[in-house]
Amino acid sequence: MKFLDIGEVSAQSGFRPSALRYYEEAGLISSVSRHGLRRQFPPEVLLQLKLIAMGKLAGFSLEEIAGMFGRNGTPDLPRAGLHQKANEMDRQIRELTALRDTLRHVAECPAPSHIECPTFKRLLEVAGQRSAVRKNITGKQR
Amino acid sequence: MKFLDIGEVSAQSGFRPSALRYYEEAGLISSVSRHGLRRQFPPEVLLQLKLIAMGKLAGFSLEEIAGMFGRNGTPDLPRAGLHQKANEMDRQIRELTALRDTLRHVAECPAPSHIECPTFKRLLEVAGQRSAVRKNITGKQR
DNA sequence: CTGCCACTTCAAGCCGACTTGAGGTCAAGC
DNA sequence: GCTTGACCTCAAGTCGGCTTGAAGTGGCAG
Repeated sequence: MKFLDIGEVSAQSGFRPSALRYYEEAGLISSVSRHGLRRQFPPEVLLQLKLIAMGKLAGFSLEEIAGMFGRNGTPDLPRAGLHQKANEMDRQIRELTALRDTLRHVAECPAPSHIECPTFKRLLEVAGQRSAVRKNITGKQR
Repeated sequence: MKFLDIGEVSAQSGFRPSALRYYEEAGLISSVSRHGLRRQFPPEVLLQLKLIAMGKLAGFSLEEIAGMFGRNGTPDLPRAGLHQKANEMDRQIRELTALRDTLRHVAECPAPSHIECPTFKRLLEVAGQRSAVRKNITGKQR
């Protein structure tokens, strides 16, 4: 079996060795053995790292990512938990879309005051939903 | 004119006073005057804060958010810059969608090995695009 | 006039996510 | 057998984004 040195994993994943060690420490990935001192990573780690990269891009903390895909790379969470995460992401996608549309809008709209503009108001609605949700999230903000 | 004390802004926006001071310091919002020592915020600040909240949720740094919507609340960037941001967000939305679908998939898929599964492969494609992009972002990671 | 209490400033602290640096190990090639 | 270079550990540092705490101020209700 060909295992990977940290350097190869780094080269193929784009994460720095220091980050990979940090992730291992944090339990997001794991090396299977040592060759001398050197960690030996199984090839699957590359897949895991792709998932981690996506999770990060999606704005999840390492802890949350670890919660989604256990150290085995595929999730060990109860289905309900995964569905809940997915639902949260739906909300986030809607928000992101609204913000994107808002950016496009203000880039184009020649209206003197955006506050009058229907597109801007649509944004406000979405933001409004958000502030309701925010209450739930507040504990996290603390 | 009724201006708002920081406490009212806090209550209505969900941001803590300390965060609001921090944002003012950072140039994201601004108070118009003082009543004694107390900052007086114009009501528009609530709109700005909604935009800030969305931007944060979208994973932008405060600096980036400040770049999108100048301290006046509506953007003062060149149109091209806004469009570019919007395009970046498109990419991010696609990724987020892929991750969400992946979560839903693994929650349902009874396949013994996900690596065999077409849905999982679709994810890998998106992640693949990502790693190309990652090169550009790498400077930031440094 | 006196509290009170919501505000103020400023410095320091904290958390997440890494990076950096010093000093050490060790398998492989010459 | 020796060197080399990629790895190792561990502690400390960095950066963004706030929070916390101490000490002070000042408008307004009683």
